[in-house]
Amino acid sequence: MPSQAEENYLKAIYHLGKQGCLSVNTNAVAKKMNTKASSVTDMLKKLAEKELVNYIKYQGVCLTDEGKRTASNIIRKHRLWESFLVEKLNFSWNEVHDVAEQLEHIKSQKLINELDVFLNFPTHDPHGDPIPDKEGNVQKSQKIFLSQINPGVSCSCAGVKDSADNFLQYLDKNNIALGTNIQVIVKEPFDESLILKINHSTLTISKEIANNIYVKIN
Amino acid sequence: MPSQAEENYLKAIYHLGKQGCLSVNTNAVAKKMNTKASSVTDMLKKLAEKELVNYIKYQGVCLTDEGKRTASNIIRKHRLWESFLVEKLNFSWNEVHDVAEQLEHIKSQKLINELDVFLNFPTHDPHGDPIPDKEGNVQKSQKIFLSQINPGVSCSCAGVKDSADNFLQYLDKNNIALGTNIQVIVKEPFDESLILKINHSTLTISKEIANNIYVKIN
DNA sequence: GCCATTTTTTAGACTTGTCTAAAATTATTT
DNA sequence: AAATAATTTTAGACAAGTCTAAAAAATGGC
Ligand SMILES: [Mn+2]
Ligand SMILES: [Mn+2]
Ligand SMILES: [Mn+2]
Ligand SMILES: [Mn+2]
Repeated sequence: MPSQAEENYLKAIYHLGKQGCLSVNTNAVAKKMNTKASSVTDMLKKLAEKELVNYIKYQGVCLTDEGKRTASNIIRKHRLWESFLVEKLNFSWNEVHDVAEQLEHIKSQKLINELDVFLNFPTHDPHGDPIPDKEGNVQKSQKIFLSQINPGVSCSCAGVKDSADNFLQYLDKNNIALGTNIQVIVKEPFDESLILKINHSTLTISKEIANNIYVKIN
Repeated sequence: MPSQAEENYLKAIYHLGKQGCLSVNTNAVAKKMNTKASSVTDMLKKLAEKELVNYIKYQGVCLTDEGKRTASNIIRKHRLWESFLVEKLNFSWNEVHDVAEQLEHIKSQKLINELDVFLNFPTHDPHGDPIPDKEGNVQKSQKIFLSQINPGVSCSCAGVKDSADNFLQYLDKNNIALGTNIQVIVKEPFDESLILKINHSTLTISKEIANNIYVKIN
């Protein structure tokens, strides 16, 4: 059974390696994990030993099927716990990450199955990210950014790209939550800033903000 | 902030040291923690360094006020999580301990406060043990064993002394749960075994069993 | 009060996960 | 195609938590 540290590394490699095999490099993992490259190398050797990753010296690393299964199971737990915190314990979406980061490592199959039942089989976490199923399958949704929406079109918030605390707080402050209806009124050609209509009030946002919000066209 | 290992030691010392100060000896801790005495000595030195215990070489150990606060907070978390698992996630009382043993170490004040609210401020866990309040105060209940009840008297199950898995399963099998009504019909003088009436059916139990069940006289 | 037994501590070793500094390898310039 | 720069790995160290084996202290019997 993988240790907490191993699980965190697997998750980091999973998130970094959306492309193909042998694509994730040591420095990228070190940056994501807030450790040094030398620590990453040590861990990669251990994970390779356990056949959770394919690792070739100097070439990069990727998850094996077993590693992928393990990683997506941790992500499943992380997102189910985030959902629990928001749905049942009055957490807001910018408060859940650190706690879920701990809860995802609790070892109990029954616990996570029953949590899933208790939450009525949610498909997405509070940030709009899909919750992998028991087999590790993740629902692939083609994500559109708010920045890609043309003036006059109405859409609703389907998630965020970067769920950094201060970004989520910005959204809260401006009454944008998961599912909130957004209409693009004007797209300024000069800086690509947008004027939106949200709940009968208008809001101007920068290109950077619009590039961090996923939407679904109504 | 104490590590997971430190928290487990503090809890063990707390449970062993119901008497007075300097009463808990190294071997007792080692036995409870399933470690060797030498490991305990090492840890006691570290905990003493952090002023969580008073420790005198060869004399024994006890918790400081700060240590007591920390320990009872972990026990509070343990018992709240056990309650959650039984109340909300369909765990039975013999399945909760190992999971709560992990969950008790999650660091988040908001989490435990909200869990308390969500469960509607429970006072006892699924085994009948009192849940310490935020300040660490534990409701002291004078515990009576079923073995102390005289024939003809009616009482209800208020908890168990040893919540070992196979003991709890024995109780489940015989339809004894927290709150179950129990009437003592006969107390056999020879071996102190009891004949009970539970839900209109009779059950004979040994002295050992009766010594593990706490009851409240109706 | 002394000897034997038990309890407790020390000494030294090991694993996991981390670090710094130096060496090796790969990538990029010119 | 070298030389330089960047990335990655190795070497050696450290803290936490554990162990075994040996030494030290306390306890109990007589
Ligand atoms: Mn984590
Ligand atoms: Mn999330
Ligand atoms: Mn524990
Ligand atoms: Mn309990």
